[in-house]
Amino acid sequence: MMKPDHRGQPAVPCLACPLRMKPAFKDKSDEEVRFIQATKLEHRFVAAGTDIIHPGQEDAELYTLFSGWAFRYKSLADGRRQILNFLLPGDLVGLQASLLSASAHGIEALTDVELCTFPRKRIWDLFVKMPALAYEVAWLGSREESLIDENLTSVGQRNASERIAALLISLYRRADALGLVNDHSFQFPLTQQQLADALGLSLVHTSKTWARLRRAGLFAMSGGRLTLLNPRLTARMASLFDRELEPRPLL
Amino acid sequence: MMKPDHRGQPAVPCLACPLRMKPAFKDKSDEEVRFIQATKLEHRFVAAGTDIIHPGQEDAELYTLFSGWAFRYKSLADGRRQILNFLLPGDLVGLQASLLSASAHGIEALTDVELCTFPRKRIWDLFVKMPALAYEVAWLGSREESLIDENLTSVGQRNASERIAALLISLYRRADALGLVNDHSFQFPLTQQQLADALGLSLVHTSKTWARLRRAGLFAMSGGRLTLLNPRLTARMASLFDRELEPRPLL
DNA sequence: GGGAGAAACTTACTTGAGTTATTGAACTGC
DNA sequence: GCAGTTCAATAACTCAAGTAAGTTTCTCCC
Repeated sequence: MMKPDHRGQPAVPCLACPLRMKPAFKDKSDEEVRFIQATKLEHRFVAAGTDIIHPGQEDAELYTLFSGWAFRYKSLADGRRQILNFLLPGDLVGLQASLLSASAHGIEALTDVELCTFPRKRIWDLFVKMPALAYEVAWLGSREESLIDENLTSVGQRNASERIAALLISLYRRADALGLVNDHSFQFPLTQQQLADALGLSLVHTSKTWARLRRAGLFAMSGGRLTLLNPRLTARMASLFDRELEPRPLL
Repeated sequence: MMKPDHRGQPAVPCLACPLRMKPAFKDKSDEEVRFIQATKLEHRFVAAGTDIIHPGQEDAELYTLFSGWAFRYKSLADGRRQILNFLLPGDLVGLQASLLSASAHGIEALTDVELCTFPRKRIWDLFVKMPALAYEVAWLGSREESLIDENLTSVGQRNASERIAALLISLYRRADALGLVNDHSFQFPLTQQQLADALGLSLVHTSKTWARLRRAGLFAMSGGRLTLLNPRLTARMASLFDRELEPRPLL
């Protein structure tokens, strides 16, 4: 099912990182970027559907997602699964897993994925030598927590339509900040089962509600791309206030 | 409605902090504790039912909860509210709020509460001068995220009884680690409305399910104390695996 | 000790969401 | 070119959870 397409390609030098140019990310001093570049290992490729970090794994590395999508998830003994949040390019992957002794969750590649590896052994080094970067790691951790807070609020308080609206607008905004949105449309690689697992709804109810909102003209899908036809309305449906996404650090 | 009972009392010196003795917390070098003590301001008292940090607040300080319980919450425009997690003594209060530019959530005192204040202006100082403490701040942030992951999994995947069981066992274990459990019983200050907001259920359904589990002998309440009559069974009901709580840093 | 408010608890009823099962379309591999 | 998968869509039925509208029980304050 999987074909990592550039396996073995040499790592992109961080100073010339195409992600870093995007407006989603804060500027960094050359010294900091050089430190990052010196610390990182070669890129790692993971095929769609494969775990990047296994539940319970004890030696998880810290990554930055270079390309593709991933998600963090937690499973119950009987197979029920909750998708906790989605990871897009530039997001840290495995911060919690690399700080705590064992990962309480799994992280799976949603699409084929390319990762920059920041070895967990050197995280401590970063705290000692580069306090500004360490601060940004903590900042990124807090930002991730705030995304999960929003998801928890969705699943706990919003009904099926509102949950879908909230998820769509949140992914739309994040993709937009990365320059992945063209004419209100962006690559949308989720299956309905993954949607259901993220929304805390059954597959059937997700499918029904999804189809209803699509027919109502909220969005359209074709060729794996989703077009949000009315972002303002979508945000209103989710009773989600516009908060501007401020630029974030890229490690 | 509220009477902060020791207002004005001089701060307990951190080196003699009664919390620090508990097995829940890791040992720290004297140097680190002295740094903490030098940085902290006097204690702040907040009465039950009052916000410690307001939603949207931009200058939130960082605290350690010295005594009492609190919770983080997020509200929707129409008044629906999700309680994100509960805070017990020794937990950091307001890490996310003090790192990000504005707090995306509120934090409310559940009981009368006493807080040690770590001024947000000096967080940066801590990253520069005390990398070990900075690392522990990041660690505590990840630990909080992992608690929220668990709550999100509960609300998204478990039914009403399982959610109550999961909440009970989690609070029970945390209280136990702090030495607050006596003979399977501990102070339990939540109203049913707060329970409902945390579980993502309606007040009525919470009340019905709560009463059913109580009648079934899972727990008993009297005088504001809750007795977990069968912790093992409770954990099994929630299909929650026993993970030992490892000692955590206290700041 | 009695009145006012909260909080806890019930009852009766409705509905949103879950379950089970079928079908069809799109893609895979042999 | 057919068999095997995976994913999306829909129908029929059940049930967990929500809503509305109480009553009871505390607590605390005058």
